[in-house]
Amino acid sequence: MDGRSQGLRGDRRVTLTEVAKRAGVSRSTVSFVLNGRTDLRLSADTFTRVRRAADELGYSPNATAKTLRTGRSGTVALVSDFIGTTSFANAMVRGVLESLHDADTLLYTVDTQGEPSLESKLLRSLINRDVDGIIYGSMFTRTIAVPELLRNVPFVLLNCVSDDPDTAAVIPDEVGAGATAASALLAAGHRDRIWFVGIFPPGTTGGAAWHSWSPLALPERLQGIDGALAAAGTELAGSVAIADDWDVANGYSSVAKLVASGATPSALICINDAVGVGACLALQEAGMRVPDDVSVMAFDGSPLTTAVRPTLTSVALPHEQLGRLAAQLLLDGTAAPRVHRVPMTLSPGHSISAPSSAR
Amino acid sequence: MDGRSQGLRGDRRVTLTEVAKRAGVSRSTVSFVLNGRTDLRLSADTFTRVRRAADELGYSPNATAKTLRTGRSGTVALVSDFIGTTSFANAMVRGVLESLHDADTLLYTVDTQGEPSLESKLLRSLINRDVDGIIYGSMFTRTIAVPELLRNVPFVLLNCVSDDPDTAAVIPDEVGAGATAASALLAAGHRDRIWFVGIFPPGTTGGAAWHSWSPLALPERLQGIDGALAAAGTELAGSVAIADDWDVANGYSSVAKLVASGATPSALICINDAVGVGACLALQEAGMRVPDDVSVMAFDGSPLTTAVRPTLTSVALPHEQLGRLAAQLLLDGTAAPRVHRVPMTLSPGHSISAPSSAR
DNA sequence: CTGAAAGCGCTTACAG
DNA sequence: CTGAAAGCGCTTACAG
Repeated sequence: MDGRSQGLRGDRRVTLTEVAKRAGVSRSTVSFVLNGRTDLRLSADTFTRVRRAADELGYSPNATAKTLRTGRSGTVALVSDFIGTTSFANAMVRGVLESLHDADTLLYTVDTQGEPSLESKLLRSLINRDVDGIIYGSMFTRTIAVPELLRNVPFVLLNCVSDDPDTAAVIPDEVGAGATAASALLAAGHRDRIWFVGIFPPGTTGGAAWHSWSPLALPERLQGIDGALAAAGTELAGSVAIADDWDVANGYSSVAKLVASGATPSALICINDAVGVGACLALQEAGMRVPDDVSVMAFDGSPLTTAVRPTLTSVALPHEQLGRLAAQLLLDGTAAPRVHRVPMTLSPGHSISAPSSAR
Repeated sequence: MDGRSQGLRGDRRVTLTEVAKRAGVSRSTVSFVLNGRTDLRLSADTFTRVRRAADELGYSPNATAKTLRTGRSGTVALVSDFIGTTSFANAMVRGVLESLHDADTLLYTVDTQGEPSLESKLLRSLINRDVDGIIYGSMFTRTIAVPELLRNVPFVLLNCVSDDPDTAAVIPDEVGAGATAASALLAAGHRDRIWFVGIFPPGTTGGAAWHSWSPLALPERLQGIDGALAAAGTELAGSVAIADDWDVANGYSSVAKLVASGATPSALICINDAVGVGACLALQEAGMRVPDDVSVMAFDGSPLTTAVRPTLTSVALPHEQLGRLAAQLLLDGTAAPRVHRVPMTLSPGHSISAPSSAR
């Protein structure tokens, strides 16, 4: 007695041998027919006999045996720090699943919590299971070092890039997003009193644990903003630092402080939606109307944008497209080994209008 | 030439046969040593020789071959309509992963979009891959019919229940949640002007597509609320219907209408956080302060609770615990075939206080 | 046009 | 105390 029966329940599984027996042909023939190999010309009669037998028995080939034989498993894995388990970012999973669906491929979801030892163990486990490829991702857009084990298998980076130029990677066009945000404000008539909310406190990239990951969103969005403003012959009036975390509470307190200091911004560009929501709440509590007195622009396009009145205008992260493209590149196998940038588009809300001075 | 090399890259994978050769023993012996079978007494010398050979070669057993032989794959699947790809609810994935981590088990994530034909295809595909079990879940807490294919494999229901009493299922204690919400308001001194926001429009369980799924949250939370109020000798002053969807915009418009109608609630219990946020916005826009004039209580404990001032008090869905428990029950194999209810706990915010009349 | 045989990399009774 | 052999369920050259 070996444990084989444990995975099953009720009826024994139908095997290729049984189909062959029922159809009165060899196992080879059944395999050829069921895999649609037309290069071998089988008689039409044999063909239909085999198909019928398979149907009648409800035969479905065992994928484990197939994998052992062919080396291909029809599975890929999404390995990341937290993508699979985090709100909102996990829209990337949706995109991945969409692409895989058409390719009849199953997905392992693996979150490593950013722990290298756990990551190694899980990568090894996946490779031992003959995954056809791995999508290696990060919740924050950042630069990562490609784990050695990953090189045993085809892979694509998702929402992160590596130093190695010969690596396929898919990330949002954060620079373009910054330009989009600034351009929208310029188009509305803003120019001289545009502030940015969300730089790291002076002298630190540290502070909160995740700061040490150096999210690319901050420098690249700023770069895009600076570029667009410079092209219009202007620049940011100032920047507000946020310590700890880009959340509602910190957005609120930072902007409350800004307003209390006597600053009179015509528009705020906030590093993300949570900070943008906090900014709106602080402005409104200080008696300033959004957008009549101050316009507010944010990034991410998360559900938080609908949680304020007026709703928040935001440049949306293309999570789903990122996932979809990464999976496509992996499946194609012919992915250009370069960084693929996915555009971020404006998600319209009601927090932007002409500056009050222009009214 | 057969396709075997395709899944690999660079070095060929080390096999058990090579370890045996290097250690100068048979493959059986290597297998026994590496699987720590102490019932067979091997000489200490053999033992260390094998271990050393395996280490030196960096041997890691091929899981596919192991699965084919033993019938156990060390994998389970989370099959649901949308859990893997939806914000917030996907905290269930986190819980599942936590439990699996300790058991050295990998997770397939599969979303069926609620399409039965896709579901069948995917279930079959998983069973063909010899998954050790399936967690079958739903994004909304509801009653489902167990798919026939699921019965080929051990399974546990997650966030849903079936008619079949002999089924292990894990769902939130929604009735208790209703009681918790009502009790918190009673404790704060509310009694006669407590309203509920979020019933279906009269005469429908339809309307929005998802209404036809009959989420258990509504009737069970109401049951808990009614019970707690009745025990205190009172009852709801009224209920407000919400059509389409339980979102911010609908919460806002429904409560705006309620207030405009001249109703003077002392507290609102909202079916979820989004509706609760909309309620707060509508109250504040009508010049009523939260919680000084009206207390607001919600359900879910989502990130939206932090997006309003004051922050929202909510009875939180225990997504992570649900996932963790479901996976544990599946792994144990000895899961009691019954419905396991996980308590929902109060997630404190600042939207509750004593009623204005009591001040 | 079709079958017999080898082999993927393991585990596990069975012999000695 | 350890090895030789069978077998999990497939695919695929190789013969005929």
